[in-house]
Amino acid sequence: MNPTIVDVARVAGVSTATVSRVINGISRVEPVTKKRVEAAIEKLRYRPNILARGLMKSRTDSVGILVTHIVNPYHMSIVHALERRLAAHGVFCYLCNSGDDPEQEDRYARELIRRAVDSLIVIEGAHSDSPDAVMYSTLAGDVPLILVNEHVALDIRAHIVRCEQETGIREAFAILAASGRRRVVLLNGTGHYSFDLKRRLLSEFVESNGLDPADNPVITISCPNDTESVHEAAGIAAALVRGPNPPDAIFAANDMMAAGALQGLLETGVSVPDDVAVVGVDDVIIARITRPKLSSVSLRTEEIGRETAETWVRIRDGVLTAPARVVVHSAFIERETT
Amino acid sequence: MNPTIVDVARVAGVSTATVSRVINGISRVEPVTKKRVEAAIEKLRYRPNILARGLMKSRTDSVGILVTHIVNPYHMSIVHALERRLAAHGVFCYLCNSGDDPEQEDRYARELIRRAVDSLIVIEGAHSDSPDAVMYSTLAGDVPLILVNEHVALDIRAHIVRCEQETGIREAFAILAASGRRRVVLLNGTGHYSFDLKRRLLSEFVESNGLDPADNPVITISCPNDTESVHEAAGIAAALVRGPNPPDAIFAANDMMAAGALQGLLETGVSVPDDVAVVGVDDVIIARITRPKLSSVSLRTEEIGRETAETWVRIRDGVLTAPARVVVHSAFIERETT
DNA sequence: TTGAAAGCGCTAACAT
DNA sequence: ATGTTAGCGCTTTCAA
Repeated sequence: MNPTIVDVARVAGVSTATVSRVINGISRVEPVTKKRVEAAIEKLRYRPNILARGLMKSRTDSVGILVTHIVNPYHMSIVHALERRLAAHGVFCYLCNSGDDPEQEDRYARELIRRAVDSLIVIEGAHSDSPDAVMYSTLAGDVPLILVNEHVALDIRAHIVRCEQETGIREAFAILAASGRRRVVLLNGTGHYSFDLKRRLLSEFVESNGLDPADNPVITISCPNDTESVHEAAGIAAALVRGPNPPDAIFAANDMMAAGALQGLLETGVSVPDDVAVVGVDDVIIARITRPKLSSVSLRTEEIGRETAETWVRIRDGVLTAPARVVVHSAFIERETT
Repeated sequence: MNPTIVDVARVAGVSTATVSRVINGISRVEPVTKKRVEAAIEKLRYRPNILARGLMKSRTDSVGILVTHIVNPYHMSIVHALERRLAAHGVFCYLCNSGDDPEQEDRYARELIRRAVDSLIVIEGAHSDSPDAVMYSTLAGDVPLILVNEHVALDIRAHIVRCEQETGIREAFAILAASGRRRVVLLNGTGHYSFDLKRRLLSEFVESNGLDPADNPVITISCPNDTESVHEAAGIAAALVRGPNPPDAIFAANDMMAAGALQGLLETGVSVPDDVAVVGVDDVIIARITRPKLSSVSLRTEEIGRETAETWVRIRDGVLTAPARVVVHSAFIERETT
């Protein structure tokens, strides 16, 4: 059995209250007794029981981070950047993976709160597209809640840190337009705000450049975040380029599909970017591993992580009068496929 | 304030003990009262306080998973496979990231234990190479400890699940030998067991094929797990192939370096695998994104995850009489670079 | 400055 | 079948 505060008190010849005071550095305690207590702690290798402490203080110096996809390099980059900073504040980070299942996310969120995390950070949650986001609303009632890269109604009580994608995507389209591309295929996913956005920005590109919508179709891939999408994108790209109306650019909604498309194109012998340009989104490590290297829209994981950590600090310090609304700007990173 | 068990008892007109019985499904309770209690729970939206419960039972139905590199796709694949299975058992998985810092790992491990995780799983921990692994020994005294992919002395009390790399690497070398490669450069890292192993197996390959050690050098890269290693490997590969004694194969200690080497080779115009073969280790998504696709040694994340989960079940069920020693076998996955 | 004692919310004997 | 009660290990008044 682990030693308890009672053991320490006995060994030090003081009361448990005094031991508690020493541990928490609260209120004065005679240097001599303090030494004795510290010696006893050392001797018994005593560690306070967090559960008991949490029960009393209902504070545990920990945050829960809820993520939808633990193998998604984009998400994990954000977590990485965030966690490093939080750890520097002595915070304990619990990471949980919902696997993009809203129900699981719900369960994990409540569970984390029940385990008395002091705040909850949700990264691109599975609920992010529900218009009312009622779940997040109720959550925000129980605990400070930071939503990262969500697109919920702004009247929600939660704090929001997000990277807008418009800027970077528009930059990408501008580059495509400047290099004379007039037949851009969008390899897209479905069911999330960001996919709708890409579709919209493609339309905008088509209209403002006076292009034919029929030359600029959207192709939807079933599981755009699965590794299988690499294959699927490759097949689609190859088919397109051999088809009757070959594109001169492929805009993929993420780097994985872009990498797949690139593979498919090169295998059919077309030249990238001379014949066909390729653009991805996310700017993860994948973009630097293909050949030629992928031009991609950076969604600024480092900044997102930093801003989220800073928001957490502001919440902790109580200097926030209203829910935070932080927006980080995306940017197009041009490499070798445009 | 959240409702407590007392509130529920009051509303249902029963004692707290009865409420507790209903919640835990332990011992009989009259269906009628049970209904009343459930109604009260529903009405108050009551959730038991995990801290208080954990304090009593010193069990929390949770496991801590400690990982060294949250952005490492290989590690995260293991976690993914593991967590899915654990979650199916109703276990709550806390994931923590040590960032490959032994001190941080130590702190996190103790912290998790103090938060009463029921068991601790360490994936390729930062202490994995210390010969005595004294930290793991003391940890194992406090909590069931499963070490994944560690290479510590086998008399330790912890349970061990690991993937041996010899099989797959030897297969890879055999393929290289069969295709007549006689000048293999090893792109290696340093400071971990697995790097030593690769060096040793290269020597074995050189000797058993009667090759010249000078033609089969080892080049050590400083941060083999960093994304920067892609660039570094590319530069080295390009330099090698332009040098006085160009290799006919590059064996990289992981896929990231292999991808980099591949880039470097192709940029200098050599043909892969005709002029130079490339082999990676880990078989992560990267291996399927390069062109040509990377031949790589699979370290069986799926099996590792499954075996680890099963070991956990055995520990929980108390059917383990001695520390578990599970070994999963690696395999060479031949793709297009050999 | 220190100690005694009352909880925090829950479970588990022990009674009834 | 249900209630009473004594803790789990800690913090925090309130006294001394």
